[in-house]
Amino acid sequence: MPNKTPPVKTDPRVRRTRRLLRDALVSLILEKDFAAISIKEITERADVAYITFFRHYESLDRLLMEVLDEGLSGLLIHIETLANQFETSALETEGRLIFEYIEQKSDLFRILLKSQSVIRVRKKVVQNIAVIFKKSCMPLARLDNLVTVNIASNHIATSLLSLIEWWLENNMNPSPSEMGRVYKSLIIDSTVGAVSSLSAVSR
Amino acid sequence: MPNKTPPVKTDPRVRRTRRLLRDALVSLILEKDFAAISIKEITERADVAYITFFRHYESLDRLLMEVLDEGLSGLLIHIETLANQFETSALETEGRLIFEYIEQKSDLFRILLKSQSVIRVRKKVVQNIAVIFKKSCMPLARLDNLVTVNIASNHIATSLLSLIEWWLENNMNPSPSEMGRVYKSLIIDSTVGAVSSLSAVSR
DNA sequence: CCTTTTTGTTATACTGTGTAACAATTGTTT
DNA sequence: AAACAATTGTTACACAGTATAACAAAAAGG
Repeated sequence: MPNKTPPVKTDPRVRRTRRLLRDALVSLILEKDFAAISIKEITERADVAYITFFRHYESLDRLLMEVLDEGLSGLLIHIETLANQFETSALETEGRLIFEYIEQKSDLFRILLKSQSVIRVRKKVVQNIAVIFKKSCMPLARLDNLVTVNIASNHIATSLLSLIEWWLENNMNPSPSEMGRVYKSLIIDSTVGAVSSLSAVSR
Repeated sequence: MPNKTPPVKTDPRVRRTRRLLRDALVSLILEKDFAAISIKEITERADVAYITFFRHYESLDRLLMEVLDEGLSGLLIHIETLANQFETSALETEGRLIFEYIEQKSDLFRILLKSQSVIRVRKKVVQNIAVIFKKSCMPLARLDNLVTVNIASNHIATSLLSLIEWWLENNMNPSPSEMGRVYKSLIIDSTVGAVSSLSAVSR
């Protein structure tokens, strides 16, 4: 049986080059608009030959994806444990943890915001989050309200992302614990209530 | 008193050229990805000299903005009348009207979706919608929950846009009247409930 | 009909993407 | 350590798209 991340060690030169390119992109995004960043600029900052970029990534988007995947995996773990909680108290705690996590890695999330010139990235993030919540919504689902579940999970995912964006744009101003409360009330409780009321009508 | 637009009649050639360019962009967006559209392509389809584009728009984004502003003004009117409703029955009717309006002009809204490679456009749309709702939320506002009002109006605006996007991606599948119900329950009622519960805590 | 404005034509500079050939360097194996 | 393999650097080039300039042609308005 072949392993998933197999015994084939990647060349240290390759790891080094890719890391240099990722770091260069990150530092550039923190300085200027993503749309204004060129491949040439990245390779120059990374101290790497121009052509080397194309030997590792087929486009600038791919590099951005790699950077974001790396950084978002931590957040998704938080969201996942949160989605599996049903106790009220635990929900508030987990909501707070999300915003504390973002606070710690705020640079990374500013990148996520800025790089959203590329909408595909946003859509991918939304889908990842929506899938997580859909799983934990499924128990409530009956045949006749599958659409409702789809709408609800999409609604939660997009709302959470929008709330995070709003928070970052407001310099992370209400504290994480307050944002945790807002999250629970405005997004989770609201959606759960709406879903049951919508189901009640179609019953 | 000088009027806003009227007495200075714009040259018919200018009106014609701008209309040709707008139409060309629309027809191209319906065919392919916005990011893959060049100015040269637009001018060729519009049967207009390449340089003429720059005599009217400083960038491709500006042209896109003009196209969307024109098309979205109708939707914003619907949303505005909706935001000023407080009767439950009227709210459902107005919610339905939104989605019926979108159904009628679905081509235009597919453009809005596709052209969101440019996130600035989306942000502008969100802000416009948020301002509308903020006005009608203000009566409920006290000093201590101004933040809550900001969050709430932003939440309503982004949620509505996300719901519209979801609906278009699902081929406008639940009927407009059902979407109107969903809108009322999932977005309006939920948010109102959440705001009052959040205010109650901080009281 | 004459003047003004807009548009078309042609040429040019510039930036960024993407590829190719070959040399130089670094990693791996025996 | 030597031989081999893989990666990276250098240089050159083709190509597409943006943006501007100068001048001729056409259309609008008094």
